Amino acid sequence: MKPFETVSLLSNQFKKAVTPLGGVAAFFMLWNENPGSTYSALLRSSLCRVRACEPSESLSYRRHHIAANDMPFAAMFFVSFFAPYSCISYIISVYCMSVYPNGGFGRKAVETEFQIQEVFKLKYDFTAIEKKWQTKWKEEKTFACKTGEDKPKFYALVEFPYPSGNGLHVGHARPYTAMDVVARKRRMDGQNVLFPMGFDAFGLPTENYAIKNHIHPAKVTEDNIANFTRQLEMLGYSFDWDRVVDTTDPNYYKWTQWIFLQLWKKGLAYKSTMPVNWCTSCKCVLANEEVVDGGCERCGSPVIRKEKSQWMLKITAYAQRLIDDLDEVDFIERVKVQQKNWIGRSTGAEVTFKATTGEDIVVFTTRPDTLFGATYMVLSPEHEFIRSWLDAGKLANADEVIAYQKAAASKSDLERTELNKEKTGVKLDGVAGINPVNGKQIPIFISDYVLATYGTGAIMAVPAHDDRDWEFAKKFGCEIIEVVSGGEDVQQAAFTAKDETGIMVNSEFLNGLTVKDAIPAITKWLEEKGIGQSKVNYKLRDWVFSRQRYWGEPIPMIWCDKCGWQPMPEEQLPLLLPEVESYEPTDDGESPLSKMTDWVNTTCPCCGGAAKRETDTMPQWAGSSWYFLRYMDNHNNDELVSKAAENYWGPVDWYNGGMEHTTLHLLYSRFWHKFLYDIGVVSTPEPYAKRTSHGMILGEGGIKMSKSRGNVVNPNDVIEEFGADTMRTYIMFIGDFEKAAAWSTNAVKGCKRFLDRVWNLATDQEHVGDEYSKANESAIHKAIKKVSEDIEAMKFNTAIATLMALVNDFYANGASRGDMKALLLMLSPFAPHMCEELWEMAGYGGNVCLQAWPEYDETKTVSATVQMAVQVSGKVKANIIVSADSSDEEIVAAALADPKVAKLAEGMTLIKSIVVKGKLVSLIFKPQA
RNA sequence: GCCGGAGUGGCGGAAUUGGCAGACGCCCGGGACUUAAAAUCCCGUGGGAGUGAUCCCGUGCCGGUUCGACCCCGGUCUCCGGCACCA
Repeated sequence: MKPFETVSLLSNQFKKAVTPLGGVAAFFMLWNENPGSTYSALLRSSLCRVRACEPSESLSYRRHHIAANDMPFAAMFFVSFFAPYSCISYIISVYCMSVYPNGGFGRKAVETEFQIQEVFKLKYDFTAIEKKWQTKWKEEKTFACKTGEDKPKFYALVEFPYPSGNGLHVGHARPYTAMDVVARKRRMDGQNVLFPMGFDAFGLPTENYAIKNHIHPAKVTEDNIANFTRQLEMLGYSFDWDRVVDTTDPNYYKWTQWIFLQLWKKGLAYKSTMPVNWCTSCKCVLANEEVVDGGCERCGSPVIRKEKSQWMLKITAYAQRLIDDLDEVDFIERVKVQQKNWIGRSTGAEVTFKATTGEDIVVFTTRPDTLFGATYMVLSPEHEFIRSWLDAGKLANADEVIAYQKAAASKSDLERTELNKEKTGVKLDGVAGINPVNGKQIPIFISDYVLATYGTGAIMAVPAHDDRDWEFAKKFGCEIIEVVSGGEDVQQAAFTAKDETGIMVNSEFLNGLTVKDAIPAITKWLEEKGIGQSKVNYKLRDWVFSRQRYWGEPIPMIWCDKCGWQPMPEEQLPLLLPEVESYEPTDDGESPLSKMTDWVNTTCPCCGGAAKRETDTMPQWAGSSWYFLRYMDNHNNDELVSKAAENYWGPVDWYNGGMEHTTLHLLYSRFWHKFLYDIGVVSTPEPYAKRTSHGMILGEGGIKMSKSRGNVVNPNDVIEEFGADTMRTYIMFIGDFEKAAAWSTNAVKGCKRFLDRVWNLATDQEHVGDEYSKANESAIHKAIKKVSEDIEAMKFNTAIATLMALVNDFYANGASRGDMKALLLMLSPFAPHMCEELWEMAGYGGNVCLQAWPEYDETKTVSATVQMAVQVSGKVKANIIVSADSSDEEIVAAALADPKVAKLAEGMTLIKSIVVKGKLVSLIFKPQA
């Protein structure tokens, strides 16, 4: 067989041969490099390497050349097979060069050498590169930070995930990547950055999964955390992994329980029997914040009201401070607004109406000015006086009243909201109210449009000036008296304007005043007469803190028949969750813990007698209300956080998280923090100096991602196909960070293409000169300015666009070593693995993530010459190029000299010219007389 | 109903003390290289008219201010998010 035939044969077999042979070769190479690796990891990596070497990947335009010269390559793989422990590429090149000094079959040696280099050239093998750097960062603890270092501190925080069995979602990747970019940039700015991660692991899904599969929730949690950790590591986040917290760790929840005991000691935790939100499916109490559209936030099942004895936290005591201190922090406006609306402060007055049976009925109103127009009263069906009137037999229509009460109680919140179009109610026969301003007797109704839980549970009704009262009055035939003039006929619609347009009428001493003036006047009058005073009310309710579930922090309280509720002694904390046989919630609404008689029965810490433990557990929001403090000092066994660590790191400088937590976690944690501030545990009144929020990631085409639609994007899949750097770059480039964005696989490919172009630019071309090249200098300075500002402003999409444009410039102009250095520094927060690899290959020294962030020179961001638009009568007609420091006169002269402008100026007189430096010049002509 | 946000090419989106609308990317079309495909590279790409230089139209809609408006003002429509009988 002639040599050429051999080659042909090999050529035909090339494609089939390359994979197994290459696989074997790569396997041994990797084995040699990583002696400790497992067999499967090596196998996997070698396949990736083969894929990266596969000629069709990006070198196909030379493939026929390769095919004609594939003898060296066949040889390469054979050699690698027989010489697995040596440096393969070295042997191959020496072997090929010596056997085929002229490049095989008549080709020039130089061409062959080039081809060999092409094939051997380091491909952008993201799988290997990412693994390499992740391992390195981990082993070298590159991102571990020290408390107290003499650098400006920067505490960047993202919301720790609930480690569900579904694993990490692209919805996590967006905020995490964003803050990772910021954290990496700030590190390069020379700051001491704390960027931690942890797990909010108590919660219902884990418990439900445990029930279904008969696995202990702790085991489920452990597995899920391991999975989440692996997934997070794959994304290359610069977390300080030594500071991980897990809310289900007894060393952690010991302090959650400790905080509860402090709240109890200060009277901010109390047990109360009250109607609570009860999820019919979870068989569990919900906080108001957890009820969405009358259903359970988690499962969507209907929520009904149920009387239960619950632990409550007095968040209402902090309502005013939670509003006021929003002025002290840098939260995005919509977060502030939503919190304020949720707390719902309203000012008005409490007024006492006498009942004909002698009781004082106190009502709350924001419109005391309309008191003369109050023609009836409404009590909520749950109002305490109704019970006493019924008991005393004061009500002639008792049956009707009782029936109404029952109907109201059995309605779910959903039904109550649905029915809000049509007002219902019952007039109380036998009792009336007396309007304190004029002594008039007015009827009293009960109606469920008055809520038991807001204000005093009773209102005075002014149908002429309130839409709801008007609607009710029309239906029940109550009198409508106008007391504020200026609107339309109040018999046709209520006039509710509260501004200067209304003048008081039919109101004796208030007549003639504006509403604005009447409010203080009547309030003063009420106070003098002792029948009312000004009053502030909040929509915010106290926080229902008990859950009848297993997988939560046990509430460390003990009930003694003799001594009442007693706190568990602090030195006995943590109160561990006991092992139980069944985690199933019970139908009677008691916690699964209540079945654990060994655990429940204890002794009273006060009198030593027999006592029982509280069997409810805390809600999921407990552990997350203070976790950011624990990161500062997570191994401390004696304190929640040491004074030194808290003083150094607190408060969190920048906290990014979802809008869905605005009235839940964010509000709760502000409340707890303020409490901890009051008792001297922390040194700042607010936990977070800055709060930003990201938009949701939607599925392809802008529809919501969901398992049922099958359009959920798994970050792992994206990483396997395109690499973590592409994933990171894409999720930052996807659109405006604050807005929702739809996933697009094509756009992911675009980002991969961008990174490929950077890689090829760095590895294909020769870069000479450590300075910025003349051609790119101004673009680089501009880019540094833009990228620096954009990262701080969370405009990641335009930061990446700037870098893409810079790479385009580098391709067009060529790039010096200095140019490339700047590019890698700026790109490194987004694509850290690739940048580390290229940084190392170029021999710049050290880790790119530990370099100083590049600086820009403002004067160099402007080019020497600028193009300016010339407008004639407001329309762009021409473009001129002038030097950047030209005077206005020179610019106008240059504009007039432009042939197109000159033509338009013929027979005209210039009457005005406006020069905007560096942008445009506007000329206004008028025809010559 | 109340509060907040947004309306810009085929798509995601750029551009603001009022200064060349559509950066950057995707899609699409054409070309180079391939037996071919993929990949890569180059060119084009808001709409319309014209062989062409060029001209006209264009930032939800109507009007105003201005040399000049996506941007400011008045009015109006639509969409998204949150809250919702809170007295």
